[in-house]
Amino acid sequence: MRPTTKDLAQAAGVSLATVDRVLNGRPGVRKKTVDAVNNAIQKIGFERNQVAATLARKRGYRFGFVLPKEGDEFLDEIMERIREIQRAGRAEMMSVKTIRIDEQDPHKAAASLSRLKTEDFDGIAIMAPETPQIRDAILRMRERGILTIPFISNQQNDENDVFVGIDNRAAGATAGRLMGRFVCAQQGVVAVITDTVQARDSLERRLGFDDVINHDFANLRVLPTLETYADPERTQRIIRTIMASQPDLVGIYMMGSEARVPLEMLSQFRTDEDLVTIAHEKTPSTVAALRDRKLDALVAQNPGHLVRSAVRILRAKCENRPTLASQEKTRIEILIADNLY
Amino acid sequence: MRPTTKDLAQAAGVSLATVDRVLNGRPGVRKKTVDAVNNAIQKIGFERNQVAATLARKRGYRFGFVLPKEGDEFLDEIMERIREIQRAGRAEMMSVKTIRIDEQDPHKAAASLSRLKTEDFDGIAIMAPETPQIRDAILRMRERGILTIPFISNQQNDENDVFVGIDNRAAGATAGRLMGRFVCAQQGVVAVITDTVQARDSLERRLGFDDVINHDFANLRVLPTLETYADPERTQRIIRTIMASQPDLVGIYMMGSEARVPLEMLSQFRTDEDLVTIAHEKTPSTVAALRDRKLDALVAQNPGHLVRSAVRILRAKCENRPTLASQEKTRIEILIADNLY
DNA sequence: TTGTAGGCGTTATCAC
DNA sequence: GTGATAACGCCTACAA
Repeated sequence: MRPTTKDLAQAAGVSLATVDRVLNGRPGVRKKTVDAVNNAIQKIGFERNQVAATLARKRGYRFGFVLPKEGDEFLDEIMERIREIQRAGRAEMMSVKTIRIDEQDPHKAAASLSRLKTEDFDGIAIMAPETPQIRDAILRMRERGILTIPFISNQQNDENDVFVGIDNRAAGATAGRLMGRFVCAQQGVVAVITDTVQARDSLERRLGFDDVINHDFANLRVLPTLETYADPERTQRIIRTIMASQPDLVGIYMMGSEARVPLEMLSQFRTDEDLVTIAHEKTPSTVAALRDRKLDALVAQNPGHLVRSAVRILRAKCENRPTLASQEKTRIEILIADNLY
Repeated sequence: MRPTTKDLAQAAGVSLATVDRVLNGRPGVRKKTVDAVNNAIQKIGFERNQVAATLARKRGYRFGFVLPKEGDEFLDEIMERIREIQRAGRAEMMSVKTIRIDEQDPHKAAASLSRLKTEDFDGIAIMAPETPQIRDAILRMRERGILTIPFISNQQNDENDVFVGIDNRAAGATAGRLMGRFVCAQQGVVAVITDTVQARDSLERRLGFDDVINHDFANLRVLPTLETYADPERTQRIIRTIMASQPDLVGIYMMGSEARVPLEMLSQFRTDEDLVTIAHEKTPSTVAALRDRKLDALVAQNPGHLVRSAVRILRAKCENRPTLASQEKTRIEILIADNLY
C-alpha cells in the first residue's frame, strides 16, 4: 500500500497537521521539524494523493481565460473548446470562466484585469496585446496572488516562464518552406497579407518566413507585407492590385489568423491553378477552402490543445507539481486536404 | 453549491446506499426506485463528483498496454511515453503496466493475453497483429470483464468502437499528396518501401497513397511495394537496384514505421537533390534525417498523444462517462524541418 | 510551534 | 430491497 500522510506523520514523529503544513509550505513550523518531515518523505517514499487533496479543499479550482471582445473565427474555436472543458471540468472540481476585454482600448482592458479578484480565481490564462497598461495590470494580478500565464499571444516572455501557444517564428518558417516546396516555378513573386503588422506575432511569422525563403528558395521574391486592417473592401482592393500588377505572382501567404476575408476575395480572382496559397489556423473557412482546393496548406495551432494545456498548466501550478513538458509544447500543425480529419 | 449524493438521496426520498446503487447500475433496486432516483437527478441537476468517487474506491485504476516484444524506434517512443504517464499517474490513483507479447507467435501471444486477470486490470490497450488467436483471446478478455481498446494497430474495427491510432488510409493519402506536391518534375517514378505488406496498416497506407497519386498526379507512376523484411542487407540490395534500374526515380515513400534502416542505406546513395523522400513516425533517426535534409517530410502520429488518449478513454469507460471526441481523434501530423519543435 | 477532531462527496460493508 | 455507517487520504478550523 502506498504511504499516506498518516504514515508520514508517524515516520516523522509529528502530527497530521504538521505534515500538511510542511507539504504545502505553510509557515509556523520549525526548520528542524520541516527537515524531519522531508527526510521521512524520502525515507518512506511518500507521494501525495492529489485526488484526496482536491477533495479536501472545499472549493475546486477556478480558472479564467481572458480573451479579446472582438474576434475572428479562430477565437470562436477557442471559445468552443473552453465550453467543452467547462462541461467536463465540473466533475473534476474545476470551473472555467471567460473574461472578455476591449483589445482596442488598453486602459479599459487593463481595468478589466484589475477587477479580477483573488477570491474568484486561482489562475488565469491571458490572451492580450502587449501594451504597458496590460503588462502592469498583469503584474499587479500576480502580486495579488493570482497565477497567470500568457495564452496564444506572448507577453514578451517576461520570465522564462511557460507560454501556451506556438513559436510564431517557427510557424512562419514552416509556411515559408511549404511555399518554397509547393511552388515549382523557376522564378516568382510571393505576396504576404495580414490584418496588421502591429502585433508581435505577425512580425515573428514574417521573420521566419523570410528566413526560409531567403536561405533556401532564392528563386522566390517576397513582397512587403500588405495590411488589410480586417476591412473587406481594402482587402479586395489589395488583392486586385496585386493580381494585376504582379504577373510573376506564384504564391500568397495569408499570415494573420483571419483568413476568411482574404480567401473570399481570392476566390473571385483565382483562376490560375499554379498560385500557391497558405494560411493560418483551422476554422470553418479555411477548412472549406482546403477542401475546395482554394488553399494548399494550413499552418495551425490546435485550439483544443491550447485550452486544455493552459488549464493543465494552471492546475499543476496550483498543486505545485510539474507538467509533462512533452505534452505542453504546442505543436505547429500542417494541414492539407488529406489530414483534415 | 453543487448538489451532492446526499441532496440526491433526500430529493429522491431514499438512502445514500440506494443512490449509489442506481448511480453505478448495481442490481437489487426496484425499477420504481431507480426511476425515482433518476427523476431526482434530472430535477436537482445532480452530477457525480469524480474526485470523491475515485478516492472512495479503495484501489485506483489499473491499466495495461499490450505491446510487441520486438520493436522499432517508434515503439521505443511509445514506451517512453508510457513511463511518463506511469510517474504522473500515481498521484491520480492510477497505475499503468506494460505486457509484452511475442508478435511472431500468435499462440504464445494469445496465451499471454489469456493470463491477464480481472483482478489485476480495469482496462487494457492492445497493440497486436490481427490473427484469429489474438482476436479470440481479446474476446475472452472482454467476457472476463476487462475493458479493451485497440491501440495503434486496428483490430478490424470489430464494433464501431473507439480506436486509438490514425486512419492509415488518410495517412497514406497525406504522404501521397506531399509526394505529389514536392516533386516538381514533369514525369517520374516513385518507389514504395516497407518492412512487410502483411499488416493491414501497410495495405491501407498504400491504398491512400495510390488514391491521391492516381487521382491528382498523373505525371507520377508508383512502383509495386518493395518489402525489406526489416533486413538491412535486403534493404540495401533493394535500394541499390531501384536506384540503378529506375533513371526516372523522383521519390521514395518509406511506408513502414521503421525508417531507420532504409534511411541509412539511402544516405549512401542519395546525391541527387531532387529525390523526394517521405517516411512515417517521428523517431531519433527520422528527426535527424529531416534536419540533415535527407528526408523531406514525415507523416506521424504523436506517441504521447496515443498513450494518453488510450488512458483517458479507458478511464472514462471505467467511470462510465463520455470522452471529448475532439481530443481523442488521433491527428495525422506532417513534420518538416521547421516544425519539428 | 504543534496537535486534535471533523469534514470533503463518494463507495463499501454491514445489518435490517 | 433498502438503509446506517465507516472508510478513502487529505485539509482546515480551533485548541493547546
